[in-house]
Amino acid sequence: MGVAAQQMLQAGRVPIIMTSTRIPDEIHDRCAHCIGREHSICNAIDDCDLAILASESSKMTVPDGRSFIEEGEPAHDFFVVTGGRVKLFTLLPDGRRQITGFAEGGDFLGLAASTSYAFGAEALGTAVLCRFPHASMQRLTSRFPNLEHRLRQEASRELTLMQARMTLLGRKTARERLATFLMERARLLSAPVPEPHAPIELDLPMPRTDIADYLGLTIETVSRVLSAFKREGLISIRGITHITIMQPDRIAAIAEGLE
Amino acid sequence: MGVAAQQMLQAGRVPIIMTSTRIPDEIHDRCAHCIGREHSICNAIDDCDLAILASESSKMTVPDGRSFIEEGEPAHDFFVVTGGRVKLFTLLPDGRRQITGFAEGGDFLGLAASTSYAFGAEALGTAVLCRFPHASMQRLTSRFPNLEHRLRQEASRELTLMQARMTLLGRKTARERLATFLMERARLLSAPVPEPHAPIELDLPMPRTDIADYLGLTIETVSRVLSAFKREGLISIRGITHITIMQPDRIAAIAEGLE
DNA sequence: GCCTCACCTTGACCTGGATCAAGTCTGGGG
DNA sequence: CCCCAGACTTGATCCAGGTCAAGGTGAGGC
Repeated sequence: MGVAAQQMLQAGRVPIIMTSTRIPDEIHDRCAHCIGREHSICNAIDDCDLAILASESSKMTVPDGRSFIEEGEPAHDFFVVTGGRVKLFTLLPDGRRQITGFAEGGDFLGLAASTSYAFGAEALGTAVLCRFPHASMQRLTSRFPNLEHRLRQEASRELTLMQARMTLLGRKTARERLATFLMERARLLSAPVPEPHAPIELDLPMPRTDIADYLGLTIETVSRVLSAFKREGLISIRGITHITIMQPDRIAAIAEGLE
Repeated sequence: MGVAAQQMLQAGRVPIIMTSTRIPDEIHDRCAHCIGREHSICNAIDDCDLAILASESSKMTVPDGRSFIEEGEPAHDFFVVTGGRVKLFTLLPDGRRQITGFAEGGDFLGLAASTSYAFGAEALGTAVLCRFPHASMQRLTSRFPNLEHRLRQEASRELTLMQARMTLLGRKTARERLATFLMERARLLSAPVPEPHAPIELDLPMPRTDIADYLGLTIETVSRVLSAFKREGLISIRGITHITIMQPDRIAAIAEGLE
């Protein structure tokens, strides 16, 4: 292990592995087979221009728990999550935390920033990111005007989600929050109506603390409400992360405050 | 009064006055002297092209309490608030309401929508709006590519604000919420540091109910906390709407959870 | 296999803010 | 000038969810 890496470990910091690809073919492939190509802003660019896209970006691997965006720091980069998961949050001076979102494969990060980031971000498990410096993004948008439109779309999508989350945080009960959370997770797996009443298997990759900070609750309340749902036969819990929604229609009703 | 207008009143609906300007000079003037020209997305367009901007938009006057965007309805228009004030909100089926923001002169509305609006909007006092149908906006952005960038900026600004609001709703106490709200209002009047300790006079144009629904509290709690602030000499209240922040530094500290 | 530590669950109790119920103030109309 | 309605304030009480304090559990290391 190199001296620099040792020093970082001693300082309690794990190094971020930065891969800089140089060979054009490899560059093209990196973007061609990336999940961002399917779902994220990268689909605003034609196949033939992928090399340009790749040359303006770099791949990063972030180890579990490592933070890679500090709230309030000058915002230099955008990111696309290409593997693993990430949590986004804001902090109050005394340490209270609000998780403002979880991001995974294909999600775009960095729009909520003017000159400095309005949020912090940290890997939830090992995460792989694609980084776009602001200057690169500017070159890309001026070359591919369509990309700017795509960025706006992404921002609109995010705004729509936040609108719903504000209602959750401001007006829903603990039961309603957990039910909403479970349905949100369920919607991530299967896009359209799967089967109206079929059980939905979920894997919650985040610890209870994170769920609590996401829903504006305490870890105890999250635990209690999940136990109550289980007792009522609405969900079943096997292992900490593995939850099955047994009665999706009823959970959905609770989420909307109808029960 | 015309028959149509009478029918609308009988149905409990007040007609929205729609002004369609036809004379080119007048059109140019409408945009040239508009507050949106200074602060909103309209400043992405050069003086010489203002007639185009005006021809793609129309002025609307909305009377107090009248709603002009229904949550969940198909999204056909963007709006710029050019006069008065507006409140944005989402509803739960049982009537619980979360006000997601107040908008005033220069603010842009409609980004939080994909095919349908993610929020409702209603005039707070008489409001004047400039309406841009989506098709018009599309023509404008393809003619003035800079405008698309401006829209993204606007979305980013909005996202940054929402980030802070989620922390407020998820993690702050009632005192902290009210203090944050007061500082937010103060920041609207004077951009930079006015005087560190000078009192700040505010005029709150919205009823307590709206403040409560904005902060995720009840009207009684809003009232009690404001009374407590007054008792502690942090603010003074004259009339319902007129509040003076006597100790801005302490209110600011409370807002951040430091007191 | 079993130890251990980190994470989760459960229980007992407390409290901030909601709810319920009177007052009180204000401004517009007669 | 007084009356009235709507909006705000204040007080009494309640309760959802927070806090504090033990237990349980299961995945990785020895």
